[in-house]
Amino acid sequence: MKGHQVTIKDIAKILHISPSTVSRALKDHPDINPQTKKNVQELAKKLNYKPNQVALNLLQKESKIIGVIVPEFIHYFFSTVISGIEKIANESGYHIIIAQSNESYHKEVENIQALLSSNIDGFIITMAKTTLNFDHFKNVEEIGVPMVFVDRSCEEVNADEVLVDDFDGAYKATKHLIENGCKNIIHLAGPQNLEIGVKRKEGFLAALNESGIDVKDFSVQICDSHDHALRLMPELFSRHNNIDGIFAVNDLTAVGAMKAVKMINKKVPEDIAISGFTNSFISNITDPELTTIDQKGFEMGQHAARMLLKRIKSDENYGPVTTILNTELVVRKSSLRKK
Amino acid sequence: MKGHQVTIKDIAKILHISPSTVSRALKDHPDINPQTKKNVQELAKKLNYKPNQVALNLLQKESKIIGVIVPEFIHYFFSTVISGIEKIANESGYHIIIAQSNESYHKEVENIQALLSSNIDGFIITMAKTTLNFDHFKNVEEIGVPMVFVDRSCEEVNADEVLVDDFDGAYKATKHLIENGCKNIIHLAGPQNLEIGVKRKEGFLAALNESGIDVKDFSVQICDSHDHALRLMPELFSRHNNIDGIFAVNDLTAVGAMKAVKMINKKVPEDIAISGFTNSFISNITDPELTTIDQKGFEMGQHAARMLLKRIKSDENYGPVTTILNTELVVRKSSLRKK
DNA sequence: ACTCATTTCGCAAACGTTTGAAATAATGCT
DNA sequence: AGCATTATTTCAAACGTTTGCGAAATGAGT
Repeated sequence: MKGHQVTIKDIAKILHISPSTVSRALKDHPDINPQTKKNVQELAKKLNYKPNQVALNLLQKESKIIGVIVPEFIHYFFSTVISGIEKIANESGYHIIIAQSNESYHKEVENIQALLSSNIDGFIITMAKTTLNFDHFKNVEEIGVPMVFVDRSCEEVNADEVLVDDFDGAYKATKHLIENGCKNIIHLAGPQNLEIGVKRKEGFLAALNESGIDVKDFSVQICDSHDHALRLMPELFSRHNNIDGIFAVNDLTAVGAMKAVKMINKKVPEDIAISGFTNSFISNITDPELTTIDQKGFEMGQHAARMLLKRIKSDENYGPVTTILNTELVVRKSSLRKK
Repeated sequence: MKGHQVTIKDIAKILHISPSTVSRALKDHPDINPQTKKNVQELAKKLNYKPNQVALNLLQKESKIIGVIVPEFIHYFFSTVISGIEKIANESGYHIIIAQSNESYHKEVENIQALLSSNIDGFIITMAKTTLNFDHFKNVEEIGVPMVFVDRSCEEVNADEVLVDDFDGAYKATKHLIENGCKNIIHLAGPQNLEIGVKRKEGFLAALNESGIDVKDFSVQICDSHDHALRLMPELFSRHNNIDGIFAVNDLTAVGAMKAVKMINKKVPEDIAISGFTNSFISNITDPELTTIDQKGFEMGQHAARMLLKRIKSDENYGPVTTILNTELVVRKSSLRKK
């Protein structure tokens, strides 16, 4: 049922000239008679001619489309990353095609294959958690399509990366809790097979050590979801009633912990101060509002897009670049005690 | 710097046969000698041949890509819509290319133009709030590219639509508050130039009328953001201290109202019961958790994708279809009183 | 041996665009 | 008038794939 976008051939036929003349006239080629140029350009405007990107793509091997593969864009963090990518991409006339892996290795492979055959100009990828084999990325590398990894590093592949300084973020959050008088802080940590889980834990421990606070056997709890925190914390509080600070690996877990604190009738931040990590949307919603570490999703996206575009436009083959962005401590009420 | 995806020509050259034979061999055409078929298919697999979608697109005017234009995909609701679209699209071998309008008419027009020249197979669109001229949509209609509008209706254009029953949703939420003993409910309403603003207000009023509760001059307040609620409510409470229920046009506004209630030391839901609208992510986060109306974003996306695919595949030109999905009342603690 | 049918394959055009090279037309110069 | 320039336009190939049609080769039937 599709109609018909106006083509160069249409214009050529109407003006009784050849397609090549029309093509050149449209791009102001000096070889073309000014009068012909005028005719062509006017008619093109009148008919609302738009060059067919697909034909251009086939000819020039350039689609002006970049493929973005993320685990799940429902997560606020990934939405912000994608927003950042889209902004920069659009500024350079690129569009983005988005696919989710749902953290599944197989879906990730499928997506890569499908987008490759659509002549994508490049990829921006956050790997799925379950990805342990990297052949699909190596394949992309061989074909020569540029790639940038975001948030999760892939050391097996020679590609650009944009990461965030997890260690330092965790360090800053913990330090902040200490400065607000916390002496007995626990860390709700992410899974230790993921880099972010490890790095954030290490930042936490480093801050404790630096302040001479000794680490107890229960100082680090593996717990990285809202519900898990709701289950874990009451029991933890009953065993250790002098906990006065919580640093959670992400905002959602912090929210769960906050609810648990209220359940035992203690006050945030007076009795127990809390910090999350991400600075997601919900940190403004909680009561009290949540202190957290801004993970700079939007900036990460922007950076990734810039790196990719640079790579796409360059024909020199410089080595892979890794950018590490700084996090920022965002202080809100959940950690602020009058001193 | 791009390398080279394997093409039909490559295979043809290696086997010393013509591209057309390769093409036919790959699709099991009866004209081809079984032995040749076998050779071709084996080599194709070995070289990891994938048909070039761009060439197919140019030839068949089918890109297997659908364009999605939403105001801002950072919003949870739109993320869920997009997720629903992606799921159905992928199942049929389609991919989605996403653009945001940021609620700007001009960006919307730009996006439509750009995606049109990429030979998109169809559009799924949520209009920007600022869109008052519909020529860009009419242009799409003329060219014959199918379109489905989601959440916000566009009456000026003959296109399929997926909407949600805002009136009924608002009615159900209000009714629920009444059943929980609220006698003096106010509605924080959306802007009255938007259909959802009007419909939800009307649903609210209908429920009051049906229960014989009289509507006061302050029963409806135009207020549709978290911050606005935080500013408005304290003042409203000081003038009317017997308010015992709040129905907000969206979850975020409900959260603002909830905070305000706490500020005047009243309890949710005992003193004031609250319902939002959307069932966004945050409704599980608030304390107490927020009763709300599920707006079925994921289902809307799925429906929209199915309608679009049907339209794309059909060559019969049936009239525009409007699907109205039912909302669902999700009861949580913010409205539940022991009876 | 000749015709006819069958099997198997290649040619060429098409999708819309760009671009080097060739062709044509128009002008200037002697 | 003849030739060389210059200005303007067209041709043809290319990108990767599909597909109608024709061609070549084989085999069977007479």
